[in-house]
Amino acid sequence: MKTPGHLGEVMALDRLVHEPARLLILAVLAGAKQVEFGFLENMSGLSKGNLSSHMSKLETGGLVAVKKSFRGKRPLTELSITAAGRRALAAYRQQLAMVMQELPEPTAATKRK
Amino acid sequence: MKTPGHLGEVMALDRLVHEPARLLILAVLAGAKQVEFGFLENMSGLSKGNLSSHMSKLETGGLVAVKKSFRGKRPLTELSITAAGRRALAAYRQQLAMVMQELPEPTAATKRK
DNA sequence: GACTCATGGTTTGTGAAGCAAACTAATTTG
DNA sequence: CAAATTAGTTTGCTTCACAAACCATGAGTC
Repeated sequence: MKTPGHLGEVMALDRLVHEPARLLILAVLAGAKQVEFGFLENMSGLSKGNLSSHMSKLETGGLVAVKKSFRGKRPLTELSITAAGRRALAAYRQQLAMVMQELPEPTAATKRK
Repeated sequence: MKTPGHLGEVMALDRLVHEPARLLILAVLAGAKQVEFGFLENMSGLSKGNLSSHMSKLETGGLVAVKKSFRGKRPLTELSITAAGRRALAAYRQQLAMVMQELPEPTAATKRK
C-alpha cells in the first residue's frame, strides 16, 4: 500500500534544501544577485562557523556559487544562487505546497490556547 | 539586522515535526483515531526499525501515544496523535505557510525543463 | 614596535540524528 | 521439528548541525 494523495511526496524532499538554515540562505539569495557573507551572517543569526559550513554544502551541491576576492585588503566572500539552486528551490516549494494540502487545517479542537 | 518579512520563522521550526518521516506519520495519525504499526509501515515505506525509532521519538516528545496489546496471541502496537501532537502539527503548518509566502514563485527562468 | 581589538572567515570537536542490518521472540506452516 | 512469518526492538555506522577554538590580516594606541 502507498500513501494516499500527495502525502508521500514528503519523503522525497531535498534534504539539502529542507534544512532550515539552508532554506533561509537560499530564500535570501533568491532575492538578490549577490550577497556578502557578513550580510548573510547578520540576516540569518547564524554563527560564522555554521554559515561557513552550510555555505560549503550548498556550494558542493551546486545550488550556490561562492566568489572570494578582496575588498581593499580584507577578504570578501560573496554568494549567489545558481540556476540549479533556483530549480531546487522551486521544486522544493512545489512539493511543500502539495504536502501542505494534505495537512489538516487547524480545527476547533486544536485551536484552543 | 534581522531577516525581513516572516522568513526568520524558518529557524524556529520544530525539528521533531520537521523531519519528513515524522511529518508523514503525524499527518496520517491526524486523519484517524488509531493506527496500527503495520499499517503505518506499509503506508510510509519506512522499515520497521526506522518507524520504531521515529515512533519512540514522537512518544518521548509527547506528540503521539503508543498502546501495546495483543491481537489474539500476537503483539499489536497502535499509535494515536495526542492533543499536544495536534497543536504541534497545527503550529508547524502555520509557520510553514508563512515561510512559503516568502519563497519566490517559480519564474520563467526556473520553469524551463 | 609590542599589545590589544576588530574583521572575516575556516577548522575542529562533540553530541545527536537517521538509516540499515542484525537480533529477539513468538507463531504458523510444511 | 525445522523453516519461515510476523511484529517489533536494538545496535552500529555514517553524517549532521552547532559551538568553540583557531588563523590571518589590519587598525589603533601606548
